[in-house]
Amino acid sequence: MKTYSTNEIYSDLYEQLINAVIPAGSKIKPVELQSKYGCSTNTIRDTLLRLSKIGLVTFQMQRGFRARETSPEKRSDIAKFRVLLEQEGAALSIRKAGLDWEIRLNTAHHKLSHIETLMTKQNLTDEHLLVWSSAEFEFHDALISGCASDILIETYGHIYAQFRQQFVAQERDFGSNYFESIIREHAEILQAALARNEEACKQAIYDHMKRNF
Amino acid sequence: MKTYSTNEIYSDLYEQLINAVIPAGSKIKPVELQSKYGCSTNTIRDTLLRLSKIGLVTFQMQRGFRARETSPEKRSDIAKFRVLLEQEGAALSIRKAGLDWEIRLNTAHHKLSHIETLMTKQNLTDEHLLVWSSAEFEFHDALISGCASDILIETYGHIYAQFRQQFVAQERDFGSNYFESIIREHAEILQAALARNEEACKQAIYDHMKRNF
DNA sequence: ATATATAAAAATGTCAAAATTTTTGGATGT
DNA sequence: ACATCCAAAAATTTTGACATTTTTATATAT
Repeated sequence: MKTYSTNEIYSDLYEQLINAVIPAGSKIKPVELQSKYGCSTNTIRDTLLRLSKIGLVTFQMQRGFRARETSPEKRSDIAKFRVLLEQEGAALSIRKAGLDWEIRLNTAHHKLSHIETLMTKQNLTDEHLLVWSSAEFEFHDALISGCASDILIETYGHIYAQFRQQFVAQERDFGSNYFESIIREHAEILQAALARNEEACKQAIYDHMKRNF
Repeated sequence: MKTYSTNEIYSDLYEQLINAVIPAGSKIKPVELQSKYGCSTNTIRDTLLRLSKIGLVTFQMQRGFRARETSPEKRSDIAKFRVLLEQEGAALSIRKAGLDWEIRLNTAHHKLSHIETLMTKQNLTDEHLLVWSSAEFEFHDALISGCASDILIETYGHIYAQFRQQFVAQERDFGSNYFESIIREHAEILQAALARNEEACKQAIYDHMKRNF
């Protein structure tokens, strides 16, 4: 039987929350996870407190932990907030960042579009989705990475994680043209960013997200 | 000797961090706080993990806790990010909120300006600053409270706390006209908000914060 | 039937000790 | 002087037991 280090417990729970294996809103009881991870309840508690920093887990004194709740309103809220942060991060990057940033962004986009192209052709496994999800984050993260605001980047990371958590259960129905749209949208964002066109880039970010409002 | 409940430990540490009694960047060792609060190191650890959610405390595996670091760049960063969130929250409130919001905002401003007027006339104790700080938060919080975005309000709360933490040590020198300026700026914000003038309100928020960039 | 009270069970929080890891300070060699 | 290695000390993490609080299930009364 596999044994888990504390960091592995963290990563494993992170992944389960991001992918709604632990469904949004559900109670998380340290005692129940104890046997799976082979550690004390306290270690689980510790890990859950750390996850609550990102916002994937909510915590209330004497009431324990839950996977953050979801609802149509919350999803819309988080999507709009994500747009706000990403537009600002992208605009600042366009204004301030140099060649390094362009290269990072280009690289991230290249990886992402490679995976996305595959996904239009093959039928999707959970493994594919995991890889895609992480590549998608890296692209959006690269986009804002030139903004020179640590706090914006840090906050965006949390919001992105919550976004995935809230939408992943929703999006089990990837229509055949779903990834084709996404590919186009990512290309639009990339193009506007590299052209240093702030307004076009903001618009492209908005267009990419508006289906989730 | 006073005994502390866990919530009191949390509040006490929160206050010490906000007021830089625990200086930004300094190490926080559970063992040293244990005797003061009369509890186990584990309870302190637990509390510090909860404070790291807000961002007042940073945590690294095997490296323990620190009060979040500060530097001119970080202060500028947090101030600018605060402007972004507050402008968005205020603009949304102006667009969407109703009479309730206006009343909340007015009430909060009334309290705040009462305290601020006192502070131009008396010499300042730490007690005054504590009361002021909390009233100032309530005003800014009221300003964005009509935005209908829980995640924005939650995030703003964290950023405001970090802002205080980073600037309080800096601002020990309240010039005699410091509060006179602040009073004017808060009045500007209030006025523009109640006039439902988005652009003026955004400008007033910017003007209020620009000394911190 | 609904509501309230109570007892049992479950979950959560706290603790002190043990295990692990990092940091510190000195000795050694280059 | 400077770096490297080692051992001791300190700090951090994990554990399992125990205390407290909340939840659940059952019984009683309105």
